[in-house]
Amino acid sequence: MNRFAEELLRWFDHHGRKDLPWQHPRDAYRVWLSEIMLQQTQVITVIGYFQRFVERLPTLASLAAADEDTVLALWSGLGYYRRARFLHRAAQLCVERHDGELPRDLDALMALPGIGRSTAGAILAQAYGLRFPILDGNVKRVLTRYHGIAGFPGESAIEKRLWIHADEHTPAERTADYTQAIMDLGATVCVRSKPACLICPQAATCVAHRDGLTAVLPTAKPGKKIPTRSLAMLLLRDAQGRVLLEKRGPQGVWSGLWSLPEAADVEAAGGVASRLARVRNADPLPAFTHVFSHYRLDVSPILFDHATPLTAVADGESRRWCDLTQIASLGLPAPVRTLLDNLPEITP
DNA sequence: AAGCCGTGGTC
DNA sequence: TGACCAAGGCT
Repeated sequence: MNRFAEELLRWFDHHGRKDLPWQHPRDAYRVWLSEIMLQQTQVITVIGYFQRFVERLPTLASLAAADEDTVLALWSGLGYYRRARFLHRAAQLCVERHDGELPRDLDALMALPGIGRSTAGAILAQAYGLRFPILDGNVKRVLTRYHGIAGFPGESAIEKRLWIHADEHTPAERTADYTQAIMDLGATVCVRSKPACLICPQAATCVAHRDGLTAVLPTAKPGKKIPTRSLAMLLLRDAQGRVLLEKRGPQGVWSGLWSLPEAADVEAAGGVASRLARVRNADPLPAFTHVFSHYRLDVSPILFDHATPLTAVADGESRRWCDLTQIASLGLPAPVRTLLDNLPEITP
């Protein structure tokens, strides 16, 4: 076994994370689910979502049989909701094509929606013990430092070099432990700012440590400023306290989630509202800003209390009047859920 | 290649 | 407080 892997596994035996919920029990479905949830998301955030998800949908078969609203409700608040829709579709594809199991084959895994090369490698290594490398954010950080590789790791030429190193270091023995170990090293020792080189098992042979480059590697993503958009969110509430929700389409942000009707701005809100219900008064609620990865959204919520539902508007498919109990079982964007959780009482 | 796609924490 | 960041993949 290569020296890098040996040192890493020795360190892992004493300091690695061995009590993560997807490690006990460690089956392919749970490994897969955890890997999807962990894309661009930290362990501490994922744990609660993972536990609720597997309690409700403990097997691949149960996920495949679930309806989309159930899956999105379990994902609600985690973000990147396309992951959940891909996960759901992939489970159904496994039932159709692979006898209800995740395939043990790299190409077959990567053919499933939401599974790229790194996630496929993680599943093969962790669930099946096969020798496949991974290259996630942790591994990129560790390897750019260890080998002293400058340049943004998202750039294809850099990424290609990193894959070669990732493959070279991955041992044929204890591949599952090694895969967990290199992620643990990145997450707990070789962290972005102020890495703990003093306790790092690779410090003796790490180029960045030797040359004092840990502060500048990995090379930061070239910065871009993001645009700002704005809209009004309409809270139509009837006498029973039910709120009108709309299911968003399959494209764009918050795809497939239930959200509030929208208008381009506050001035246009009254006209939109009157087409959805009979409304009496419009009360502006405190505006807020929600920040996405690629734009900033200024939201002006407007409460239309004592709204009267119009027939033929709420069809149950894409528009529903929902009480608080129903809302809890649907997937909502985080800021919309917060808004609904903090609505003022109905005024008589 | 570069933009799209969430959210909460950190400094 | 705003910019940056954290177990990516798809188009």
